[in-house]
Amino acid sequence: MKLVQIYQCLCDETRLRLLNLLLRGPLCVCHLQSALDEPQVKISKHLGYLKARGLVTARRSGNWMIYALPSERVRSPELRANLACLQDCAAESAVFRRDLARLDKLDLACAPVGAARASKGCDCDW
Amino acid sequence: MKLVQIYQCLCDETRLRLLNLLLRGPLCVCHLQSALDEPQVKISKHLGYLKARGLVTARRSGNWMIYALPSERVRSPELRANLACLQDCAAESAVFRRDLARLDKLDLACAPVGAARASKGCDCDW
DNA sequence: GATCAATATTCCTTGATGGGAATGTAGTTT
DNA sequence: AAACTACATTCCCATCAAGGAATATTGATC
Repeated sequence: MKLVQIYQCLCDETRLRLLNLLLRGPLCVCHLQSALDEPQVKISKHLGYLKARGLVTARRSGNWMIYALPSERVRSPELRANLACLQDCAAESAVFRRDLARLDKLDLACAPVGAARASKGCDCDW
Repeated sequence: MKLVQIYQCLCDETRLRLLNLLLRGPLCVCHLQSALDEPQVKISKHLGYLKARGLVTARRSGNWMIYALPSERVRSPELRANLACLQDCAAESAVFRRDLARLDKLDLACAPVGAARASKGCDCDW
């Protein structure tokens, strides 16, 4: 993956926010959607954009799609460097911190039947 | 300057190549143009884009315009981090290394009367 | 002041991108 | 199998960005 393509993935705020959350670990769409508080179409399209360019991977888990950054061994040096850079920068900006805070509060809220997460919820690992 | 705006500046290959050269120090347009081997209008427009967003500064020196990165003390942490990251990444890519090589070979070629650089040439500091 | 060199700007066309409304799809539950 | 949930895709629109040809601007030189 060329360096420009990495930057093209990073040049939209919604995508930055998504990646910032995914730096914590794999997440399903509904969690991303809740944490960002943005319409479903918007989230889904940007995830599609990132996936098409190899910046995220996706796997299905029941009704849920779990998105994740490519595993560390697979990341190119450029991607590795830029993700680290993003993580540092995002840590100092209110928007990104707020997203993380909202993600932390989500907890069971997104699981289908609430308390059922452990048994039937998606297995993203926040 | 917001993080996204930095990435928006970095998401075009021509701009990446320009910034890669400017990481060496201030340069006039004709040197950038020769090193990149791209049409004048293309170089000028991208420099304008970067300047409008504060990623480069410009000053006139006779007929020449000298472009430079903002001085180090002025750079935000985000910009600092991303420029460092860019420099690292660019060092490993053929295109960027080739640009630097061409820049090194330029020498006096771009000065108006050739050998006149010291007296009447522009004062960019390659 | 006419000319020239270096650079910027305008005008135009083309393609990519972002956003939303509506609809489609796949897996799950009952 | 019908209904529901989570998510993706299509269609449409508006905006923006990139590239080039031509032209304008600014400062230097003659």
